[in-house]
Amino acid sequence: MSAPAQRLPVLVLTGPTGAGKTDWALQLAQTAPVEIVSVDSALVYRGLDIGTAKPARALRERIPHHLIDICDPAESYSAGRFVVDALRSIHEIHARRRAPLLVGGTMLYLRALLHGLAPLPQASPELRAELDARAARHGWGALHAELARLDPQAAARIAPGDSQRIQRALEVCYSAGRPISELQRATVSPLKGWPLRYWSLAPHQRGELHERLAQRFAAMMAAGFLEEVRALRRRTDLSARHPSMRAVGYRQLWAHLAGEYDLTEAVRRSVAATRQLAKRQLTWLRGEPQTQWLDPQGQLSWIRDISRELGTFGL
RNA sequence: GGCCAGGUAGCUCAGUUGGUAGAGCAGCGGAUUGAAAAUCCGCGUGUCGGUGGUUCGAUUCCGCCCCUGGCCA
Repeated sequence: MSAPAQRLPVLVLTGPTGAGKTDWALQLAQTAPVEIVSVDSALVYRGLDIGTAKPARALRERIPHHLIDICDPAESYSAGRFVVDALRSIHEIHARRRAPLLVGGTMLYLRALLHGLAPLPQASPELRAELDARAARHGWGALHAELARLDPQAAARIAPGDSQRIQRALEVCYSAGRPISELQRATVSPLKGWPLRYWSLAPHQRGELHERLAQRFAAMMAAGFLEEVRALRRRTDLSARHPSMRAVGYRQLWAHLAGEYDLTEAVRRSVAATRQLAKRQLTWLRGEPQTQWLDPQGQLSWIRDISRELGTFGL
């Protein structure tokens, strides 16, 4: 396979939930030769529409979107699948002589794509079930101690209470026969050498974002979010343990419908969970030296700059 | 108007037999390699309603006042 004469650019627009990424991306897509690639662990699920603020179907028919509605909520999507899917979308878009615009706030996915993912074994439902059973009997502390024997480096990095990472590290040890800390050293970026433009959009004041998040959740409720969750609960193959049903808002409304607390409480918890998500996204972004911060007022000049730059690539 | 119960962190509350106070939630900071909108780690942010008294010392005891809820008029 011969390398292309000129590598086409990859554009990234990220930021905390509710910052306005989708709106900016759509504005750009009206005028520039770009296609949107969603970087979002919840938008991948079919049937999760209102609570994920998923762009409307009619809009997606006008402006190409990728990696939305590609997974059934009873399945588990993953960072590994995302990297494969996103790379395929990027190549297809480049083949159409257009620029992929990666839009979304799932920072692990973005990092996996930009910095690479080690060649680790996939998740094994059987192993995880076995580890869950052992944790229920002996506690995660015992499994953390076992990890300390098999992979001292990983155990030193993982907190004894971090059940999810203890489980994953042990899973990798068992199925690869080698410690996860060793395998992770072989990480390479699949986009190494590609022209990349990486922007982050966030309001200057945290309070401003919090206000928008509360308003947005109220709008979701008015738009029938509870009905959407009620419909998902009717499915016998879905439970509160499915990753799709642990998404912000879905988890809390599910618990409310299961009788755990009243609707007012569910809304309060949902909005708080959204704020906490936004905070974690900002924490992640603060550690990204390559990203360029966007002023919430600067949409027009951003669009102008990108259009001009795409022109230099002949797009 | 009388009686009773309250007034302590942003919220819900605990507590101090008198030595200026601590939980949960919220919030803030951080970690993050196939569940990531997940999972985890760290941090208490306070005129203890006001005012006067007793006391070496009052958020705690006493008086008065204010506010909230309940009962009785």
